[in-house]
Amino acid sequence: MDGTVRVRFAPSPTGALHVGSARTALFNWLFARHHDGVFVLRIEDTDAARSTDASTDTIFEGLQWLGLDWDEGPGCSGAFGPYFQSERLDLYREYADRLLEAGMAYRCYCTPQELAARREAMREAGLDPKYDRKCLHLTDAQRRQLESEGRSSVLRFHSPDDGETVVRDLIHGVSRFGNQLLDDFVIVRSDGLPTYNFAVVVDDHLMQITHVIRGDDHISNTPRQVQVYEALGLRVPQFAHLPMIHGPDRTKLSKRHGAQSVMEFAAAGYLPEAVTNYLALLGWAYDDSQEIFEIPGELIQKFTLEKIAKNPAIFDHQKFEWMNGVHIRELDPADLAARALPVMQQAGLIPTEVSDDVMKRFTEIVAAVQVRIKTLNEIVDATRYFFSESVDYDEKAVRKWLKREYVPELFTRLLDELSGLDAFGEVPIEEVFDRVGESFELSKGNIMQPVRVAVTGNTMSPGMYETLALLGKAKTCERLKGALALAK
RNA sequence: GCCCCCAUCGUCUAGCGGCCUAGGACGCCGCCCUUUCAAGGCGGUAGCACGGGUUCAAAUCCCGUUGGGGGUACCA
Repeated sequence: MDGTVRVRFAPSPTGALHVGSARTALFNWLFARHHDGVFVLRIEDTDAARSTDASTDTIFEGLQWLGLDWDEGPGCSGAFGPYFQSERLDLYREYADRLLEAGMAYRCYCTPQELAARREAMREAGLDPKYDRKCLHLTDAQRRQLESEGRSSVLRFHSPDDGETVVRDLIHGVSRFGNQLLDDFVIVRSDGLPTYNFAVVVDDHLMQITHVIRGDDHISNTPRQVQVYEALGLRVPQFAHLPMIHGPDRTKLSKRHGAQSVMEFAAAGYLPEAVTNYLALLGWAYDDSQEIFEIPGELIQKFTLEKIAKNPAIFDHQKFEWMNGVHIRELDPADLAARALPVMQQAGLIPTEVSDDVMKRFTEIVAAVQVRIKTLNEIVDATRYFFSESVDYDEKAVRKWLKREYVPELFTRLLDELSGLDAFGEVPIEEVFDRVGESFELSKGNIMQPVRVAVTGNTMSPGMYETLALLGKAKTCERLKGALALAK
């Protein structure tokens, strides 16, 4: 690679950062970091009607949450700003004028309604519904006439009549597009704002972007952009079009496929490293065995464009959830506890003000359930009984395990032994259970399960001794007593 | 309609002419471990869309068919 790699992520702020765009951002970021290049963030807000500040903010938030930091863009200095297209209008005007003067662009006075009607007529006549160049050869007098009628105009690119436009893509190879198929597209709207296909060329050139990495839904836009580069005499960057991410119905992933925005994943208890790891694997693979990557270092080191697939991928929630579980298990318990704390506080199980002691105890509890949760949010139900005053008894569990004739006697005996313990640790507790088990001639399961239901309300929990030790003597005895009543 | 892209288990993928009796992962199903639930271990299930070529040899190369997707805007 000669020179510094410069890539950009250029979202339009018309909604939250969804997984498709997040994946595009991730691949650009990985490519930049892998090559010690520059990752630029540019906001493509030329569609004034659909762009919102709120969207811009959630895009920033999403990128930050994922850890995709940008070297140039909003909020940080850069030599090629501004990084909002809406603030670069003079630049587009300048390049548009160049094209106009060179005769490679022309004013068009057709109204959207007229265009739609003519397109429809062409379609009915079995023709390609492209612009008919009605305004291409207007004289100055005609233009003045049209303008005096109060007609506004757009600027159209005068695309080549014949020949072909060749697009070279790092992932797809060479594609050829017949020029007669491409029509004279609008580059500047009647309100003076540039359209995507024009602004993107001007900006990528001005920002010295070396590699354009984006979704392959942009593939058919690429020949138009290449034509603009050529008309302006600019160097064409390298293109790499990524395969789409599809929903289960195999169409482009969108809002109607459900909760897919990055921040929704955050709210659902997914880890940013799991999201990036999973997204990295959608359309990219390192080799046939490694799927879990240390984020971000290992991924940066191993990421290359050559390993990107051509075919679209369907987002598989089950695998994603599994992967989140893997990353949760790899976390240091203290780290996990810190990340899960807000969730617990929101559930009202841990107060807003937390002392070191509470945090220490929470960390111990988290360590006990870490291996059995797949999302941060599951910690709430998995640890609820440690924090709440009363136990939420599962009816089925009570019926199966507490309504046994030996239970009252068993609990009474256990209560007696456990309350006599000085140190309420796992080892002494186990000794108690061993002793009691022997004298009652019951299997471990037949002792443990009733106790488990008594103290947790359910049949699932970490190891019994560990659970009781964590719960403490007072609460254990209190709940055993309470369950005694239920056992009758 | 037209243009473009794509095509390996249900899903994500490895494979870039012989190493393929097609490998891994998720899911699913068994078994093991076990005080429950997980985690873990072991095993199983399931795939090269189809038809022609090229070649001594094709999942891999070429052509076609079919299927899917994307685009076809004064959206990006």
